[in-house]
Amino acid sequence: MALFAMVALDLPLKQSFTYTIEPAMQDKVAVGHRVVVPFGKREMTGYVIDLMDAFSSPYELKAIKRVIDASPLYGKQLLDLAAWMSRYYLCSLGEALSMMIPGGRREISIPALEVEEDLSFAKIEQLSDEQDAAIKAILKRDKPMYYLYGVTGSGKSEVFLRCAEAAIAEGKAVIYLVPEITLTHQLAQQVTSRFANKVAILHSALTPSQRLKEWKRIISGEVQLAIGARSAVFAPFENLGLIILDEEHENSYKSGNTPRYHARQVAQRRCQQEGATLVMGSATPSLEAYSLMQDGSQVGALHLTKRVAGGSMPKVEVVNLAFEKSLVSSALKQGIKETLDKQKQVILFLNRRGFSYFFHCNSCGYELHCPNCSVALTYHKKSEQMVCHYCGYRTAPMRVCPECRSVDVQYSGFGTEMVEMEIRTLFPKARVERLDTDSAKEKGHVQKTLSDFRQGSIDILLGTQMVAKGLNFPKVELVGIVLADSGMNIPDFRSQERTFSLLVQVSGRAGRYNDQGKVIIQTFHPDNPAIQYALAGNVEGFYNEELAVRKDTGFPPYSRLINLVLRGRNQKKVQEETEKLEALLNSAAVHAKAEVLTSGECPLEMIASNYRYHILISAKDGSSAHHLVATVLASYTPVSAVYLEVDLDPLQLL
DNA sequence: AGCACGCCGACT
DNA sequence: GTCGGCGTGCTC
Repeated sequence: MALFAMVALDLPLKQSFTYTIEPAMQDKVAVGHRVVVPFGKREMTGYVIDLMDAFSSPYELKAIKRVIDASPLYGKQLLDLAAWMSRYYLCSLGEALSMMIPGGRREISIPALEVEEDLSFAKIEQLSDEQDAAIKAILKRDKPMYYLYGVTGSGKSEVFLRCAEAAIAEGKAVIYLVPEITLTHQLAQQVTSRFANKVAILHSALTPSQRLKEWKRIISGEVQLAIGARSAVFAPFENLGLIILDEEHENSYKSGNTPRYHARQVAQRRCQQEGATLVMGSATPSLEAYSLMQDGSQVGALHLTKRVAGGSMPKVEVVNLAFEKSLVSSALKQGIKETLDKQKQVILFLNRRGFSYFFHCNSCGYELHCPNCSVALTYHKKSEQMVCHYCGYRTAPMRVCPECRSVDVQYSGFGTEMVEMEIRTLFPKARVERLDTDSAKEKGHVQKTLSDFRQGSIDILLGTQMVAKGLNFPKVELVGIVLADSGMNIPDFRSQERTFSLLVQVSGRAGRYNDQGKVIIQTFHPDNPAIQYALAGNVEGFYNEELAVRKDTGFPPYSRLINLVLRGRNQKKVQEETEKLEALLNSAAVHAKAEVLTSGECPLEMIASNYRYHILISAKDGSSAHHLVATVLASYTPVSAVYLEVDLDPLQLL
């Protein structure tokens, strides 16, 4: 029967607020409830984080208006987790709490692809030796984390599901995390059929109220397994035994808005806090995960090397575009023709348009890279300079290619529209359809295009990465990667890793149903390590080389980055505020092991008429970078109309 | 993040 | 003379 409640609000404020509880309400308010409170001139939803019998304040307290939930929405575990998130991601407690619950805040969810997969997911009676060994190792639980590291089709899902069954049999709960697009009907059905009605499916297509209903089913103990994308990591189980994180390398596990949490980090923390096991899996781990596996003290690496259902890997061919006149090389042209003649289908990947302001030579494919960071330089119109956004290196732009002396240079990526036109001209009789983020905005278009393609009324599908993930089309024999380099041009130290991952994932897809599968990779850089290692199928080789590069350039996993983004309508104010914050960081950094790498305009200097500046902080070890930023931000609030966003372990600096 | 209060420019 | 710009500060 407490008289006062401490309430956290979904605002970027460091404090929480205390309210009185009217006598009639006192038996209805508990920690973990949502409440409606008066706040200034408005009403807000708040989260009760503490109850007190006595509270003295210099001002008059207001009373809680009403209580939303009949029973607490947050248990002890989630409240602890939110407190950790607030400390770790440097956001307010209220922001962390509202991020956890479905519909707590508007989350921009991608319209779900409800594509039927042809994967015959029938329960496999006979496990391979590798699968068997992996399951045994995980169930032993002598490590806090395990990593199932194996090619597409090596039977990872079966291992995941068996471990889930084992955990549930012990009376523990399981969270199964998948990337946004992978949560297809098929996987949901598969899981449902296996675990009957013990499953909550947190599908992005659900409305907030439907999600909340599933959430409450979890709280009530009705279900033992929750499957869903990123935010399902907050599923409110109190007896968690296992978290599965499939396709660990996927960037969609990182939230795009404050708090910019990474589901892998949160899962790690939750497992540690609640004594649960974390099992991750991918054919192409993130470099962070790979280096943890090599270290071996935290993560048990479990290799799955063989394809369970057989099926050979496709033939991979690399075409050097430097010797070609068009973006559709003669090898690709020939390949498409042969495939169409056989009444089979073609997928062409037009890697996302990429970043628009990088230097590119159209003759030899030369690109300007930072000598310190080996990251692509970006062109800045205002200062007429090429800039590295990691270390601040600057150099003059050039009109002539330094490599081949050609004057055919430009400061933008290839027009992907060009490819579509050319394909239509070359194959006038083929039915060509394009699928990308632009066309996906029309409702139902994605689904219709994919089902048309599946039914065979489309011959050539042009698509971005959204087609690469999780989809299998039996009649596809040729997969063409039109320009493998376009991912490498992005001014980002992770671009090699992404390119490699895409190439391996795509190759894994192509040969799944027949032995005729073929992949054509077009590139200006046939010697590029990502391409060479992918071609050779040498995953370890790539990782070891890339790790050496990261060590050399001082990037993660050999350092920790924190990006502070300031934005606002008034450019002068944003700039001044950036300089002020940088000065604070620099003076605090004198005694710290962390440092400000660079500061200035963001690569994308304006979004939605907001000017954007950033400060990039780095340190060899994670805690000193975090400590520096946490210390400075504890006593710093930007002037109003300037907004600060903390991006811990940024995936890209745009 | 909102929302109000407050102090300087062009308008019925 | 007022209407309204956004700069500054507060919200239990």
